[in-house]
Amino acid sequence: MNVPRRRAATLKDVAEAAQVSTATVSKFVNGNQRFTAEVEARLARAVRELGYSLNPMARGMITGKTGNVGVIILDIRNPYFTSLVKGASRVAAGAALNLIIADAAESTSPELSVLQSLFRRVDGLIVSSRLPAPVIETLFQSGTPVVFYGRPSSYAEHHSVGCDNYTAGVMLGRHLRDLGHRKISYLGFSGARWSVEREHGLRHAFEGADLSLRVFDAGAPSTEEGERLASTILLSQGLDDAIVAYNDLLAMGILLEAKSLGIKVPEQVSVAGFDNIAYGRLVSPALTSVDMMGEATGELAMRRLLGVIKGETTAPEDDILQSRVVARESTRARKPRVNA
Amino acid sequence: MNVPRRRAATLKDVAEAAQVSTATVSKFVNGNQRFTAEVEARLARAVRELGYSLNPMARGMITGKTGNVGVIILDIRNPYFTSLVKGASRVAAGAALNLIIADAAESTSPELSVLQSLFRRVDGLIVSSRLPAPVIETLFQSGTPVVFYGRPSSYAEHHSVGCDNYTAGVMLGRHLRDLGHRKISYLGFSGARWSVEREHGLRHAFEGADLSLRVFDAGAPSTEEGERLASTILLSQGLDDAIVAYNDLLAMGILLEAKSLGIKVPEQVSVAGFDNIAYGRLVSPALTSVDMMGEATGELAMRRLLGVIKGETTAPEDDILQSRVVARESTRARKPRVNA
DNA sequence: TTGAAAGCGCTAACAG
DNA sequence: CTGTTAGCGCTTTCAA
Repeated sequence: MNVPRRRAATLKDVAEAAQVSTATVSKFVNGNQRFTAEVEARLARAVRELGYSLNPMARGMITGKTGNVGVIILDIRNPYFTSLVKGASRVAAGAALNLIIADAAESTSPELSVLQSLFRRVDGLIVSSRLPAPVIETLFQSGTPVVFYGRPSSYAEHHSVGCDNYTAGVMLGRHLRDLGHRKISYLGFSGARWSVEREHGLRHAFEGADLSLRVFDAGAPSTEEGERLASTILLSQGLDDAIVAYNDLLAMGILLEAKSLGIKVPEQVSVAGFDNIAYGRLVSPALTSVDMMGEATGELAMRRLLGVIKGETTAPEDDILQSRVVARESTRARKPRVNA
Repeated sequence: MNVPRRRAATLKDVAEAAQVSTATVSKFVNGNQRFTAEVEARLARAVRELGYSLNPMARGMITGKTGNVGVIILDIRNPYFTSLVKGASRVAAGAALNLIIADAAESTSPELSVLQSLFRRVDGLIVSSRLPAPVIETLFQSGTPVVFYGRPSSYAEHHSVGCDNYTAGVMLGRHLRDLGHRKISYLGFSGARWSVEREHGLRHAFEGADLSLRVFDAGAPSTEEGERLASTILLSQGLDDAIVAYNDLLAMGILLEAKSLGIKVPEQVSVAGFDNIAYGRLVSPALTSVDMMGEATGELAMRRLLGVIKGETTAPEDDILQSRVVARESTRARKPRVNA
């Protein structure tokens, strides 16, 4: 069983062993000041022998800094979020800050103890604008610097970064309309505010055209759930021209189930999603998607956060990243239908 | 710009507002003791009005507990690790602990400041047995409870959980041998100790058969890198019977590049990987892989960690999870070659 | 039922 | 160069 849990050495232990004051040790281990060679030697030896390392909590209490920044994501298994983390991570590393991550697991429970876990253990936080309001309120109270990802955010006092979901919906809608699609199903995820925005955008793109839109709701934005619901969508009321899913994971589930049902994509029905996750390129047919710029979002959000932490007093930005349709094999023009 | 960074309310502020001592407030907010209705009302009011919340660092300094556990992963974009996190997360939640994650980004730099970020901010840590020795030594010094994932680990004093890489290699080797393959390339990743173990297992499975094995080394265990190296492997010295990659990400890169080169998998060459990530089922052809039980590993590792944290004094286990070959479309029997 | 006081391990003036 | 002295915000005996 783990080595006899001996109490870790403290500054005081080191001070005693090296026969100096704790202040001296503190300055030494932090590299804030040089001492006589003789003292430094004693210090170094004591530190080594005791296996001493600073207690960051005690340190943080005084300095008010932790050297960490945090990001709260909604599902670590969703490549959109992992890309976001990568982007944020790169920028944080550049500023010599460590990034720690907490996964809210798509839970929207108001307590959101996940916030608690990072709370005060980081110098700043990047969080989703999808987090429940009371949670965000708590966050504000604490005075922790915060930047939101995901547009739009309704917290005007703070930075937010992300693609506009409505616009993204419009873009994908146009793409499908141009392909001659009119009968469409949207597999949304009502657990995410973003979903309805994408849906509205989709609708908007078809104004003036005789769109027939059926809307379904997924219980989770995952491949498995897409697979589960696909048959309902595919087999009811005749085949759509296209099925749009709230995200690529759902869309890929649909692809999978279509295959097992013997329905050809894109020949019989087009399928598209949002996020443009890397795997979309690997599936077959390759998935058409709207790039929601996960990585760039993470990068910029972190850059903004660093600014806030440094106390820069620029006005809060509402950065809107440009999304774009990435057309691949899963969407194809419909032959005009023979009408009666 | 973020609300004028007002200093967050402290226990003392609440105590003054409610006209009680800090000790009383402490007991109240922790729910450790009841007070007269009148006092509780004042307390509740003060807390609400000041938007007070406990400072977990100050608290942790005294109690020595943080209510958090941590896991260090090597690449948040690799689904093997995210599955591991999911498993660990579920168990942690069951024990009312929050899980925080740090991504080492496949860096093996000895300083590994990522450890620093979680250090003392968690009650226990799940880390890869692939972490550099000096880093692990530091960890031990601190007395933090720790459990390793990934077999085999050479730290007998601590729990470890994972599939045996050598055995997994043997299993995949047997599968390929049974399919009549003899000429094989292994795309390894020398950055991971696990890679060479898998390779050895692979070799072992062909003992007695006239195996011809070429070994390549990837700079990173990613799809892009697999794609990059695929042409070298596919186009040199005639086609192999099979290409085995260190992990599924690399294997998927090979699949992609093979397609663009017009080489048919599995008709002309089989491709297989390790980890059995969920996306392997979605690509085309579906990828044959060895399931390395990421999620189960995370679950069990966390269960072990909770035991250590609770101070259970059972002997350290070296849990070996059973891996298994998941044969899909990307591997197929070779017609016996016409020999001269 | 409530409060006083002594720290947890560290840093930050300020002296010497 | 080195040490003294106050705390940071909280919990925890121990008294009252």
